[in-house]
Amino acid sequence: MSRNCHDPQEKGRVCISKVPIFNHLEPDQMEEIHHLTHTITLERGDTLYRAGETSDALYILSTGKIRIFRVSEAGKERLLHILHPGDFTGELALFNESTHESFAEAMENTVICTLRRGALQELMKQYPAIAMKILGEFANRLETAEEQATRFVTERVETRLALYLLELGEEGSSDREVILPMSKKDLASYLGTTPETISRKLQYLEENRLIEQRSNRVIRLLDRGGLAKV
Amino acid sequence: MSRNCHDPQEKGRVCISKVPIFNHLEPDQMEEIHHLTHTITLERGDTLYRAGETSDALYILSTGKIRIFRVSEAGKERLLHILHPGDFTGELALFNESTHESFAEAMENTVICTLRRGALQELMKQYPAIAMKILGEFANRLETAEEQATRFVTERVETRLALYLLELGEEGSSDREVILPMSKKDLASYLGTTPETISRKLQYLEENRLIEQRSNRVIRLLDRGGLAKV
DNA sequence: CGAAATCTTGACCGATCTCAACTTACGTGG
DNA sequence: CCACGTAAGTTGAGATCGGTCAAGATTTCG
Repeated sequence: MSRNCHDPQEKGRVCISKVPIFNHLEPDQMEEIHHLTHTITLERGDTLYRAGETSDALYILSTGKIRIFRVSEAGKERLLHILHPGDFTGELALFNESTHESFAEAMENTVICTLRRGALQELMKQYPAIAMKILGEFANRLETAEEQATRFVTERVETRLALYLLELGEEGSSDREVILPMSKKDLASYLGTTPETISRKLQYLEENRLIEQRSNRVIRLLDRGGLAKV
Repeated sequence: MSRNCHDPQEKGRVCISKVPIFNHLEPDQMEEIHHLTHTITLERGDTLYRAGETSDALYILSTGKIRIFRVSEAGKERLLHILHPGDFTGELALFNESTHESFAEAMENTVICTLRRGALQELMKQYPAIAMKILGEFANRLETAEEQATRFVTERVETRLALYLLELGEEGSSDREVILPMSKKDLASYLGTTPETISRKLQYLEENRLIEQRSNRVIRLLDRGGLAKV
């Protein structure tokens, strides 16, 4: 556990205030919500939930990173997304009355706030804006999932990789250097390919002067226009 | 327009009562909602919305079928899903404040009820159960989208096709005969492949005594166990 | 610092896409 | 209601992207 904070409750309070779905509320309302949550801490490699389990809680990430992935009928993994502080998960099992279809695993030491179904429903009744925020978040995820699915079957790995790098580059990092937020193995899984192919395609992009691999996790985008056309 | 009903308003009323997100309401509440809607009719081939357009309405399908599809960066189409009476769409542009990313096109003559953003928000405030229903629906779609994306990159076309047929077969159709709800061209697009490959894979499944193609749109499942193992 | 995981590079193979020609199905209008 | 034309579906041959297996290099983390 972090040296900066011995009290998970404290982390929890920080957590709520950072979550987009709650950040429009007044401080005293946040405090009220905070009292409804429980705090969980996980260590690197721990599992938060696994496919097939039932659940009735929304998990809000306060510190750390969580890998959300699926396992196909054939036993292959696919990384769906990585949660960062302020993100939430568990919503599927929460709203559609069924079991988890994916796995959630801590990538590092992690603090999580949980909010039980009943409590969340009460909150949504009391503050309709919360429901709207969650709907907005769902809409974004749905949008992303459908776009990804479409890219998987319409674009080549090269293109998917280039688009991914461009999207990474959009968020800040003024110097057109992007930092991969995950291992290349995970990146391969996320982009629906293999580490070998990622390695080769990055090399290909580099040979074509579109990028420069500065280190394992750092890539400089040399030609955004060119990347967009790959 | 159908001979059975000259009045689109009438269609609209029918529509509301069939929509899962409203069907827990009392008749007089439905009447109230009905007054908030406008009715649109489309002919086969007409476009309801296209990618890039903004929108502030939820569209609820009363009669007909609507094809929802995306177009990739490279210009290839992918069919996301087909709306049937009672289904709704338009939610992405509605909840995330951005533009449509997909296209909606009537596959036959179609009647649609629209509900404007403001009206929907009022309804959700007044009847929190509506928000919960929409959340449940979103959760299901997200679930489906993520599963599809995963299958695209982890399963072969053969397997995706077999799983699709099995899922079709689950819903009723006692006689283990399934009726394809779309053309094979659309099916190919939906499953992320080409018509040629669909044709060949169906043939392959037939040669292996797993299915029997009775007509263009009708397939008999001969061996569900076998299909599941493809 | 060392073991284990990640990453890279090479060679090979196979699933599926593409292009092309032909056949079949269907909806549109006479 | 039928005929016609366009769209959908089928079949074949060829090309290729990217997955698999294997071995070696490098990084990461305890």
